[in-house]
Amino acid sequence: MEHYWRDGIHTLSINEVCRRIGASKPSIYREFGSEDGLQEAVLGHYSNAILSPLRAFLALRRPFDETVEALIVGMTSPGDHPPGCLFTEMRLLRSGLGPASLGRLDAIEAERLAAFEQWYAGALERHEVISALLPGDAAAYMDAQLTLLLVEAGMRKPTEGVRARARLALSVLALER
Amino acid sequence: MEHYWRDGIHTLSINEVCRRIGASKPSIYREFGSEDGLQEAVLGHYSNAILSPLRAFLALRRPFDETVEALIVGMTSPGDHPPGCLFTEMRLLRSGLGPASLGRLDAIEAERLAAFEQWYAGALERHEVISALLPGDAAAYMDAQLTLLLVEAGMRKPTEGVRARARLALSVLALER
DNA sequence: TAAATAACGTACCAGAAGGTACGTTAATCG
DNA sequence: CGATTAACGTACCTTCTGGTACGTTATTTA
Repeated sequence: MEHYWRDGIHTLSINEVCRRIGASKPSIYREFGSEDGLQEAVLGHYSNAILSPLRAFLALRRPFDETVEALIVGMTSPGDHPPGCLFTEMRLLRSGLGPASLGRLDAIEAERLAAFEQWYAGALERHEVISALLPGDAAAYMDAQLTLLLVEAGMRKPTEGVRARARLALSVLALER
Repeated sequence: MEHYWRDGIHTLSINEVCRRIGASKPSIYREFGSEDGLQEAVLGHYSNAILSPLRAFLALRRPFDETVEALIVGMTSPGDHPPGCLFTEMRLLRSGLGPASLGRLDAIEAERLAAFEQWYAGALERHEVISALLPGDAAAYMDAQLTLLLVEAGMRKPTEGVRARARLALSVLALER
C-alpha cells in the first residue's frame, strides 16, 4: 500500500499497483470495489498511521515553540515514509478522485483543523501565542504553512531552507518575550 | 490556449484540446512537434502574459507594504484568468511533463526568484524590511508564500481568509515602525 | 472420499491516450 | 490555365486505462 505514497496517487494506475504487489486485478476489485474504494482505503490507512500520532502529539500540550519545532523537523525528516505526503497530494489534486475518497479527505481535513484549533486554544490560555487571532484562523494558518512545508519537501528542495521558511512563517504566532 | 488554464494541464488531453479549438490533431503536431512542445509553448505564452507584468511591477520600486498588498490582492482577484495559476500547477506536478517544459519551467522560476531578490534588495536599501534575511532567502520565502496563496486560491478557499493568511505570513519581512 | 462453496487469475472488453501515414484540398507560380 | 508545392484532416496505429466474464483451482463440509 505504500507504493501509492512513493509515486503519487494520480500517477499510479491500478495495473501498476497489481503488478507491484503481485495481485491480480479482480482481487483488487473484489476487495475494494473500485479505484475510488482503494484510494479511500489507502487514505484511511494513512490517517491511522500518520495523523493519529500527530493528533496525539498535539494533545500532549508541550510548550508552543517546542511543539512547532518538533512538527517542522518531524515533517521534514526522512523517516520511514518519503518526503511529501499522500494527504497533501490528494488535497492539491482533488480532481480525478472519486466521491468516497473526497468524503474521506474532507473528514480527515476537518479532524486535522480541529486538532490544531484545540491545541492553539490551549497555547492561548497559557499565553504562549498572540491573542489577535481566533483559534480557528490560527489553525487554518498552521495548516496552510505545514502544507506548504510538505509541498516544498516533496519538491526535494533543500531541507534546511524549507525548515527555515516554515520557522519564519510560524514565528508570527509566538508571543515574543 | 487558455483552456489549458481553466482545466489544468494534467487533466486536458490533446484530443480534448483539438476538440475545443476545432483543430485537427496533425495540425497540432505539425505546429508544436509533441505534447511537450505544446505545453512548453503554453508556458512561454504564460510567461509573457503574466510574469512580465509582475516583473515590471516589482521594478517600479513602490513602497514595500504597498507592493505586498498589491501582489496579494492582484493574485487573488478574479481577473481575466481563473484562480490558481498554470505555473504553480506545473511546478507542483513536474512529473508527467516533458524535458522541454521542465527546462522552460526552471528558467521561468529562476527569473521569478531573481526579480524578487532584486526587489527585496531595493527595499533593504530603503530600510523597509528586516535585515536579518539575505535577499536570496527572502526571495525564496516570498516565492513560497505567494505560491501558497495561489494554491489556496486555486482550491477555491474563501478569498478573504487566503489573503489574511498571506498578509500574516509576509508581515514578518516588514520592519515595524 | 465426494459434493458444495469460496477464492482466485487468465483473458478479455470498451474507451481514450499520444502519435502518424497518406490521400485531399488550397495556394502559389510560371 | 496547368503544374508544383504547401497546408490540411480523415482514419488509422499502438499502448494503456478502469473494469469484468468466466473457467479453474483451493477449501470447506458432510
